Amino acid sequence: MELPEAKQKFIEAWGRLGSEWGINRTMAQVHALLLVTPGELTTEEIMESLSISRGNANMTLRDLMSWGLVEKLHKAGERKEYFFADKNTWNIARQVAKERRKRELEPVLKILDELTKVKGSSKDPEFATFNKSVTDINKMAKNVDKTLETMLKAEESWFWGSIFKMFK
Amino acid sequence: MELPEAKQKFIEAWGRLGSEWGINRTMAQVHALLLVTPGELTTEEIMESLSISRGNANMTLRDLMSWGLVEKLHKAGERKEYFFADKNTWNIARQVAKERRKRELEPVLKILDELTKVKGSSKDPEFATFNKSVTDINKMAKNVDKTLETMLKAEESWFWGSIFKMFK
DNA sequence: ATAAACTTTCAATATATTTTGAAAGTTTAA
DNA sequence: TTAAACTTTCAAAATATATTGAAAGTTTAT
Repeated sequence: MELPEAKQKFIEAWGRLGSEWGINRTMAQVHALLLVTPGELTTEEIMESLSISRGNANMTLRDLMSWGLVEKLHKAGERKEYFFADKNTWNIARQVAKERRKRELEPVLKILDELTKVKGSSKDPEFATFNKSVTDINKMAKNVDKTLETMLKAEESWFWGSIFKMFK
Repeated sequence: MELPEAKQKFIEAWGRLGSEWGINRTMAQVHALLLVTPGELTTEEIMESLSISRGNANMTLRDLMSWGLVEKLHKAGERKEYFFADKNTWNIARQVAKERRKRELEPVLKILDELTKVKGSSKDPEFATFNKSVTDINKMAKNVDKTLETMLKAEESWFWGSIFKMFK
């Protein structure tokens, strides 16, 4: 397989994975494009390369920046903005984990905490079933949350090293 | 907060979380409803309870069964099918991990493996950047895959115990 | 065989999400 | 200032996804 075709496949694969994980396809594709590009790209070049409109490119780049996955750069004496992706895979994983935790896990934890406080008689099967499910899910969600928190602070080699030691 | 309102909130929260994680809202809501229901429910009762159509209820229940989250039951002398959810949270997490691994992670791993085989000169920055990103992501994806595999076989208390021991 | 009781299918419809592109806004150099 | 070079916005259009509901299919008891 030649490089241009391989890049194309990578962009497609990353786009598909993204859309299965709540990040939209274009956003994941722009990210993928920047990941396989040595230097920086302008909005114009991204539009061209992925055949997307100016508005779409602009919004997508802003989203990627708000996720902390892409940064922009001003070159002295130039007016254009140049975009590049952080290419450190561990940083990417941490950044995604951080954002999803904040945007998705935390609001649910807040609701679950409230719901575990609902009172009722343990004789009532309706209440007992509700309470058990909510309490159990809340515990698991808190475990996930703590694990993510640790991951966010961790160094990659230490993290995987510990995981694999643990799993022998 | 009273029980019916709490149930409603739980169904909404689970629905929202589901739709952020690639499971559609209705599917997550039917699952949530079954999680807080002591016994089993018929299609009719689910339609009624969530105000959804017969077709939607039927398809959603089939999906939930294909994910291994819901089972059906025939009562002797009755023609209706009764549905219930496995209420063991650890089983739910494992089942979801198993399905997503199969449906999403594995196809991507297959492509990444191919892409790491693409040859080129390390003098060429285009190739070098492509190769590094693909290789790094492939390694991380494989680490995630191995971790999931271990999780699938593990007992809950052992799993979290080990995780928290590891994180001191 | 028949029909009642149920489940499944799927084309049409509704809803939600993404994308476009032209106009408005901003910045910079002269 | 002005105007060129760029970025941002957002209503309208396109696309993708989910839902409906009626018709077709299936199963079971008689």
